[in-house]
Amino acid sequence: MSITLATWNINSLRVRLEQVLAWLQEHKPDVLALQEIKVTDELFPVEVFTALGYHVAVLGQPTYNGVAILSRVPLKDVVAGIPDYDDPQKRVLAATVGELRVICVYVPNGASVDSEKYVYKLQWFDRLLAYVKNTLTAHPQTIILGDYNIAPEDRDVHDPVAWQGHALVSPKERACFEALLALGLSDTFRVLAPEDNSYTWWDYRMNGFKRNHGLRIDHILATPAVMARAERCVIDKLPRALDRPSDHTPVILQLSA
DNA sequence: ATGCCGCCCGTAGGGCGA
Repeated sequence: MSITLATWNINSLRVRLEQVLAWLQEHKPDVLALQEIKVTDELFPVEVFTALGYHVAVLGQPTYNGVAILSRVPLKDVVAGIPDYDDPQKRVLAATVGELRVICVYVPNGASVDSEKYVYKLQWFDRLLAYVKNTLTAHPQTIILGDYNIAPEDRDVHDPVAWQGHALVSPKERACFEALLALGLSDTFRVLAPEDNSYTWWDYRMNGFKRNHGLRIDHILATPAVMARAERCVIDKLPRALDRPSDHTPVILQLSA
């Protein structure tokens, strides 16, 4: 018996609903964290997930952002957003699943390094860091999964030279990611599947997927207590090859029970 | 590269993503 958790930026739940349902039925994860659902709480189709045996926590928003957590067991102590941070952008959702504290994150994109959005990204990440630090003191078994919009190293980038100077790979963003790891978290893919040039996102434009022009920006981070149970972390590239795909593809972590 | 593609809202085309 094992526990499987996954993360997937689906870039619109309404457009990708059938793909998500099919993926759930095939992989039967215990937990699926979704980002960029781009739907309000009211329009989130809770019932179709309930019918598949999933409990749902949603933090929705019209048009942009929005996150959700699906779980086979009831979600407890749900916390929407980062406490004491009045951010109109809905990017963080936490819940307890069995013994695991799960935080679903959709880190801001950052646009370009000279933009206001980049400033927001760095400030936002400081808030996330403080929140995670607090969470870890109370929950030794914590998993933080989602779209971090940061490629941690050059080996996570198809063309590091072309990306130099852009958001998602800048030294300041990479320092943010390192600061998370410095809290004691592990990048589960790097530890369990350390092959280079493995990506979770490919640009829609210029045949990015066919040419494997990708970035590894979706991550599952885990505390030492979780790592002791971690058996496997894989990127499932298949959904990216479907018709009308998300530009991201799922990352899956398997734990021993 | 002010480009490419796709989604949202809303019904044209700009905002946004990465």
